[in-house]
Amino acid sequence: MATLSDVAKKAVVSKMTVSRVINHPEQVSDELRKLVYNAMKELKYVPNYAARALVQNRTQVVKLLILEEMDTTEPYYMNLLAGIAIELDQHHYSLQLVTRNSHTIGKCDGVIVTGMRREDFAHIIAQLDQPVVLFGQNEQGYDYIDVDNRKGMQMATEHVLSLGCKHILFYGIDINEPFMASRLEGFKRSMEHVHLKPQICLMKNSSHVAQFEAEKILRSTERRTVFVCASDRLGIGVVRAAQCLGLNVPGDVAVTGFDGVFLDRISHPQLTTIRQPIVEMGKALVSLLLEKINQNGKKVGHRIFEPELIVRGSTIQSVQTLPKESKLLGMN
Amino acid sequence: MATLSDVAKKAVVSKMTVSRVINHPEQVSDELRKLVYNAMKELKYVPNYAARALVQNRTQVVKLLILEEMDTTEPYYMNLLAGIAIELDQHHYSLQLVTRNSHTIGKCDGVIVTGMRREDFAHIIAQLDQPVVLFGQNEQGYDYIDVDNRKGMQMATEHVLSLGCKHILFYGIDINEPFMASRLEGFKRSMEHVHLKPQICLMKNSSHVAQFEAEKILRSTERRTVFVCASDRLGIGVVRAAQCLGLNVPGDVAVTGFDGVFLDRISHPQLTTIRQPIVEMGKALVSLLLEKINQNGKKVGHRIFEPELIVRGSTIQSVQTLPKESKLLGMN
DNA sequence: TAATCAATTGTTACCGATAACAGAATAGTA
DNA sequence: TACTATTCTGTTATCGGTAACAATTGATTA
Repeated sequence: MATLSDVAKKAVVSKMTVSRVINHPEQVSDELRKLVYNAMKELKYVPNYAARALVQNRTQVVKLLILEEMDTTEPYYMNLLAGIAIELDQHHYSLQLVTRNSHTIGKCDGVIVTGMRREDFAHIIAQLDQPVVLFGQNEQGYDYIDVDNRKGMQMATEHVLSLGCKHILFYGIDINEPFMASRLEGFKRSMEHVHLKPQICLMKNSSHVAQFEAEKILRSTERRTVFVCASDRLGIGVVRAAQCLGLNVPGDVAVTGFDGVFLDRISHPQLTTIRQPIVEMGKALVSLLLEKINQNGKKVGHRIFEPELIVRGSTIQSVQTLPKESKLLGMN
Repeated sequence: MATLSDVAKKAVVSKMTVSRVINHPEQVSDELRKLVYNAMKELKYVPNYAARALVQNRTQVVKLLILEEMDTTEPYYMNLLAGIAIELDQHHYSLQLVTRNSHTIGKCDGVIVTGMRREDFAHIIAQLDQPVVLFGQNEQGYDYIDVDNRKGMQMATEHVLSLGCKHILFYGIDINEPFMASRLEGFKRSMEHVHLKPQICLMKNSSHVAQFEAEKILRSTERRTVFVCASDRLGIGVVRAAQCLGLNVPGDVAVTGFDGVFLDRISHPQLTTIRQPIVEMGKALVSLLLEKINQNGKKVGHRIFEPELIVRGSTIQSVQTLPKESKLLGMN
């Protein structure tokens, strides 16, 4: 309710001084600054974002440009969305979801892009004239947020190696994108480190395909087999394959996934997986973008998140399998 | 880029006339109205929402007050969130997620409430001084959006009856809330209609609990048993119970769920379920709230959505079980 | 015919903030 | 001492809209 003018009156200074205390505090003397701070506190001053947006020619809108088909039921995206929404809200920005077709509609202060493929850089991303931050590493020099995919996959591989497994297969996704290359590289490094030959199989990211592929393999071998998968979706398919053939998980077949967003806990037994802190990454996307907006689009670099190994029943028998409920954090 | 003044100049009228054409077109003569429309089209005029918010003393913020623990991995909520976000965006509103603890922080133009329990009405909802719309039917006279729970459960029950099943159990959630009462009533009605005695079991909404309960039942009977469940989560547990006991689904045991948001498709075989159009309901919540805001909080009533029966492998053998990908709609 | 009225359009002030400029006070320098 | 810099604070104009009021016009009525 209280405005700049109210605060100014209370502190017996001009509006401009109050505005300076907020935006350029170093330009105001200690004495007045304290007076103003006290007045703001007493009046519970909250700035009017519409007024600020108006005078600064801002829209207070950030677009989330989703370049791949997004299934609303895909928990991965929904978590990202939650993180972005929470953080944007803190700064009184609103979120506009746009796609390949709709992304030119309406004005905004900045854009977050996700699901981009190689060919999108020239056609779409380079054409944007607002500050941009990408979700996912890229070789084109754009600022981005990502998880350390290579490290994550090394953690998974080293985990199964530490269990004494020898017959290890990598199930990856057959697309030529950096995230997949990093995961594959992580697997290869860890295998080469112990002088094992990496065996790799790439396929569509579908539990059904993974199930089909895994059944073929499992029918033709007697040995204990480990599947290191590049997604939880593939992991779930492998678990089903084992169960259909009457094999024990994790006794006869061990499986690891990647992502750690919902799917891992749906599987029975639950999947050992590499968790990405998606909600946090969503928030970081916003922080990075807002920083960039405030610096007129200057380069702000990137931020890589640490993945986390979560060990569950698909690799170790005794592990507790009741889901640890993870609540929506950072909402107050 | 073009402003009201630009349009006014082009049409050779005053700013006020342009503003009227937008907000009160009936007050402007046909002739000028056409002139203004043309000018707007030529200049591709888009109103500045910050300026409007400023002069109308609006925040352009809507709060989503979530009164139950919300797991970010819960697809149900995420879909609701997506629907709300998409629709709010269309009207240049921003979304603020708040909880029991944080809901008083910051101003807003209206509130959407979800996950409320009986005791919340007096303590929290009645205290809000902005327009409010609830997600879920209620007996306190608040405007709301919901799905027809009774009808949905009747559809599920009649489906299994039509398959010739006789031994039918209802697995519900043990909370005393209207949505649960409606689902239970739907089951009872359909059973009484064919003169079968309804058998009801209430429990925590957990797949593990459902699995445990169902195993007990299944061990003690030889007959083909049908479980009509009040949630997909319970349904998944029942399917697992059957599989653990080596029983065939849907041959020995048939199962139906409720919600139709992701979980139904994760199960193997996939669950026959009652789909709620969650994304659409999220959009409707926003439409209803904005209508209410524009009418100074006047009562706007409620809207009930039709549920949809989706038949899958958990009740019928031959049904195709590959997931039909449902894309995020309304993003054109 | 003059007064009244309704319909339409324009003028002015203001919403709450900030940038640009102007002015005052203090410090430093010739 | 007088003059220039520097630091700090205030004044004015403005962002893009809308409400309230004023003005103009032609029609209606006493």
